[in-house]
Amino acid sequence: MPELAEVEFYRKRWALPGTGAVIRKVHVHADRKVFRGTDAQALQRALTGRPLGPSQAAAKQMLFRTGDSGWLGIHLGMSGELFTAPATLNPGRHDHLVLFQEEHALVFRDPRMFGRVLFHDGPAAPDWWRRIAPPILSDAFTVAAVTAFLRRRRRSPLKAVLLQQERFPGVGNWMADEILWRAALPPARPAGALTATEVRRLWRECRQVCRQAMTAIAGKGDHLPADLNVGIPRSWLFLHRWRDGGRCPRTGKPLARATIGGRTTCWSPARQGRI
DNA sequence: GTGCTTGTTGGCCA
DNA sequence: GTGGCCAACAAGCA
Repeated sequence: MPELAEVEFYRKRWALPGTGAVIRKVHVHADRKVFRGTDAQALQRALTGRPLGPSQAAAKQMLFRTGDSGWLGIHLGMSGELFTAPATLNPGRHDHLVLFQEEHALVFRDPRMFGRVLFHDGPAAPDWWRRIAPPILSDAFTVAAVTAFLRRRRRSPLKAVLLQQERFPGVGNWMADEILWRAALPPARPAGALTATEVRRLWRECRQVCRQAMTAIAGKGDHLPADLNVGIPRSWLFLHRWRDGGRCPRTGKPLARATIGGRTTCWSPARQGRI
């Protein structure tokens, strides 16, 4: 599920109540797939007794500092979520990592286990974190960079290109559809077929969707919305795209659904056209 | 039972 | 080496 703004939402769910408080006990399901490539027992030893430090979200990843040298990385995959529970929590089957503090239990739950937990001990942030592409909302995300990337992937459908994390970090299935719908571009069109005007429109809507999603879903500053999606306006494709029979919020015409770029894709033929 | 699923990766092929 | 496609991963839900 979680894309850019949702990842930030979940980060805040841990960070707002948990930052600064000591982790007294760490529960891990060490043999679970979410710990692939990570020594879960070493992670458990390293976190116990350390305070949860500052954290950040980037693309679909999160990084929590623990103590002076610990870096806890979390990717939520398809079905992962973070939440807090009372410190008396008894971890369930899918609660692969739980950090118990005095007041709360910080829970990472992931039924499908496509998510991932990483741990790095050292003075500097881990390599995988530093390799994440610069944010869409940064100055590095330029029209020229998007143009060059679309050209490189010129035979791929736009939908598939927007899902490439190396250029569109944090964009997932629904954000890609939202961006293309706003830019009035059909998801199946080959990336190399866009005019300069269309590329600029795509670039602009990438930034708009990211900016608005961050506010609507993750909230501003220390504000955390009560739940995902409560702040999303009806004017977005997002709230109409999931079920068959949905209608385009701009044209009122029926939405179409098909597999494009290997993923379920929803678009408005009346607004975006066919190819 | 069937057929989906908001993500990523590795293998295959051109 | 690069780009493009697809199956696999696992569990829950309709």
